[in-house]
Amino acid sequence: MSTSESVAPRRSYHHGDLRTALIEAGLALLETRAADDLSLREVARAVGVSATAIYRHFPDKSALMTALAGEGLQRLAAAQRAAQVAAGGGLAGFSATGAAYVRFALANPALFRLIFANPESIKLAPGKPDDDAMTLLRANAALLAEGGGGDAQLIAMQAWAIAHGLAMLMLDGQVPVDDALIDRVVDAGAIAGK
Amino acid sequence: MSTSESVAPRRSYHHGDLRTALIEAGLALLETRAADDLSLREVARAVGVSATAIYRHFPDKSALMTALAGEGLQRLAAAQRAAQVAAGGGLAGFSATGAAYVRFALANPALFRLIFANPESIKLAPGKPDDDAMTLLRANAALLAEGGGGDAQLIAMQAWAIAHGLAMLMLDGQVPVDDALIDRVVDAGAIAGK
DNA sequence: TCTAGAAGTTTACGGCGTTCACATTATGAC
DNA sequence: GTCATAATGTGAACGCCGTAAACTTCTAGA
Repeated sequence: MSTSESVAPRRSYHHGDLRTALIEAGLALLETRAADDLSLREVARAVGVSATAIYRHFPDKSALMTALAGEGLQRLAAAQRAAQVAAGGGLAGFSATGAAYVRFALANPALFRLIFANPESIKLAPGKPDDDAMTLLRANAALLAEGGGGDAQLIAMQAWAIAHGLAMLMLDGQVPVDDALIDRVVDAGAIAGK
Repeated sequence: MSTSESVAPRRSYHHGDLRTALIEAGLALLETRAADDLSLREVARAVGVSATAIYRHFPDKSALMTALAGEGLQRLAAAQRAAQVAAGGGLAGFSATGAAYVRFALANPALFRLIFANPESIKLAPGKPDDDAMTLLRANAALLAEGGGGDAQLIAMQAWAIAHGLAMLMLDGQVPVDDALIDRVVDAGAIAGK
C-alpha cells in the first residue's frame, strides 16, 4: 500500500542520484510524520540504502533537514507567486499571497513547520530562494503604502506576521481551520486600514 | 558554576514532591537548550533521580513536555496581564498585551516554542489557563471594534496572529529583534485601521 | 589498463525513551 | 503500635537513534 516504505532494490552498487532521492524520500515522509519523528535511518530505508550512505551527501542529519526545509521554502514561494498571478496582481494579488501562505501551511504542516523551526533554512537555502518571496512582499507593501501614506516596510512586516501567525495558530488548533476565514483575516485592505 | 546540573543528593529514598521538581528542572533546562534537545534522562539527572522515576508522575516524555508547556502558558498569560495593567488598560493596554506576548517569546524562546509546538498544551493545561488570555483578547477586541464598527472576533484573530507571527519571525531570525519595532508592528490602532 | 577517489557497506558505540522486576517508604485499618 | 498495601523509588535490559571507522565496490581519467 505504502509507496514510501517498500523500494525496488537497486541493481547497481551505486545509486546514481542519492542526494536527490534522499530529499524526495524525506519530503514524502514529511507528509506522514512530523519533522521530529523523521529519522535518518528511516529515510535511508525508504531509499533502500544503508543509513551511513547519507553521510556521503550530508555532513549530518541537520544538513539533510535544512535541505528539506530549503526545498519546502521554494515550494512555498512558488505557491505564493502562482496565487498572486491567479488573482491578477495588485491589491487582490497581495492578499492572495498571504492566503496562499496560510493554505500552504495547512496543506504541508510538517514541511511548513520545518522551514521555520530551522533558523538556518533560509540563510543556507541554495540561491536564497526566499528572495523571490521577499521581493514580492516588499513590492506589494510599497504599493499598499503609497496610497495610504504608511510605512512600506512596517506594512510588509505586519502582513507577513499576520499570515505567519494565522498559519501557525491554525496548525496548532488555536484557531479553527476555515477556508473563508483565511481570506478575511489576511485581507490586505484591513491591514493597511482602508 | 551551573546550578542545574549538580544537585544535593536526597537523604531520603522518596523525594517529596518530584513532580514539581521535575517541572522546575525542565523549565530551567529550557533556558539553556531547545525543547528537542531536552532529554528525559537529563531532567532526571538534574533532579538527582533515576530516569525511570519520572514514569511515576508522567506516563511518557510528551506528558512532561505538555506539563512544561502548560506552565509556560500560564507565565505568558501572567506577563500579558501585567503589561495590560501597567499600560493602564484601554487601547494602550491592548497593544501592551501584544508587545508583552512578543517580548515573552524573545525572553523564553525554547519555552515559547514548546507551548505552540505541542498542539495539546492548551487543551490539556490544568484549568485551561489560557482562558484568561483569551478573555482578555476578546474583551480588548470588542473594545476596539465598537468604535470602528469592525468584527470583534476578526480583530481579535488579527491581533493574535500579528503578535504570534512577529514573535515567531523574530525568533527565527527572519525579522530583526528590535524592541521599538515590536510596539510599532503590534500597534492596535494600525490593526483596526484607525 | 590501471589506479585514485567517489560512493556505497558493515560493525560498533554511547545516548535515548521505555519496560520490567525489584527495593524502599508512607499510610491507614486494626 | 503493627503491619499489609499502595505509592514511589532503583537498576538492568531492549530496541532505535545519530554518528564514526574501517572496509568494499564501482567509476573515471591518465
